[in-house]
Amino acid sequence: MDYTVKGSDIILHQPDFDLDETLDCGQAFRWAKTAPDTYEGYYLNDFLRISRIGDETFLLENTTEHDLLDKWYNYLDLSTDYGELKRRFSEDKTLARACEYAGGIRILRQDSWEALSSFIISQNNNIPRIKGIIGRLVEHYEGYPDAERLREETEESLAFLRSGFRAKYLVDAVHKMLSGELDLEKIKSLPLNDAQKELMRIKGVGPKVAMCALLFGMYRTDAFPIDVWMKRALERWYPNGLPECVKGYEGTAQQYLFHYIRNHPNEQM
DNA sequence: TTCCAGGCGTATC
DNA sequence: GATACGCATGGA
Repeated sequence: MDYTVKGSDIILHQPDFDLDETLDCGQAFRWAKTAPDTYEGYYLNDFLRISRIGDETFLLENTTEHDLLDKWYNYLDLSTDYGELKRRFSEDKTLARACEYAGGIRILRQDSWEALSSFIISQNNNIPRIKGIIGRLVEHYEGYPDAERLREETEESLAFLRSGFRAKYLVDAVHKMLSGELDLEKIKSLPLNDAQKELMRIKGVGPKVAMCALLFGMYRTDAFPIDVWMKRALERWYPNGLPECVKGYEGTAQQYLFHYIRNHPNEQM
């Protein structure tokens, strides 16, 4: 990692990193673009303002070296060589185009409970409204609430979220977390299909939400969420399955494909 | 007004 | 196991 400390800020040099493509691509819902090339958001309840200030150069304001090494290095997945991953993926013609189109995508290492609960809220919903619901959630609890803080909530008491039928799913997830029926730390290291099956014990968690929780909240890069967009991508480009070159990183490849097809809804091949 | 959104539970075959 | 339908809400 290439960085310098400058007063109370950090200057980070980082290739293969685009703020829009990473922070505003539907994998995390608590980042806001507050100025051109500037985002503000949170990992759990730790705030960060990050700006692109030059070619592959970023400013992390009010950030200590300790914050960087202890939190943001991990959250922004700075230990992964995305250049190398993109070279591997580019053996496949479609993925080559997708990586070319949005080469600055990274998979964030989000908190597992936040990712799980966020993607419960995401089902049959659109990204602006997901952000709205999660915005009301963090405002109400003055930060992202863990399961313990949601212990007493019911479908009715969560009406202020205006999350519709998803409120009861959230309540069920909280109960299964608190009772110990679900242990995200254990699930993290299970074989993919077993991990998915465990998460699907929660009402409202199906195959897709479970995969999103695994990919975005537990850094399981082998998890491959299939939503309406990926269904189209698979039918169009991979009717016989994914190429060998994505093995172990199906989820990372998925993120490039997701971004690409959403912005090229009519392109064939 | 109708359609749709990073799906899933339920009923039915 | 596959398929059809309803579901809360709000933006286009």
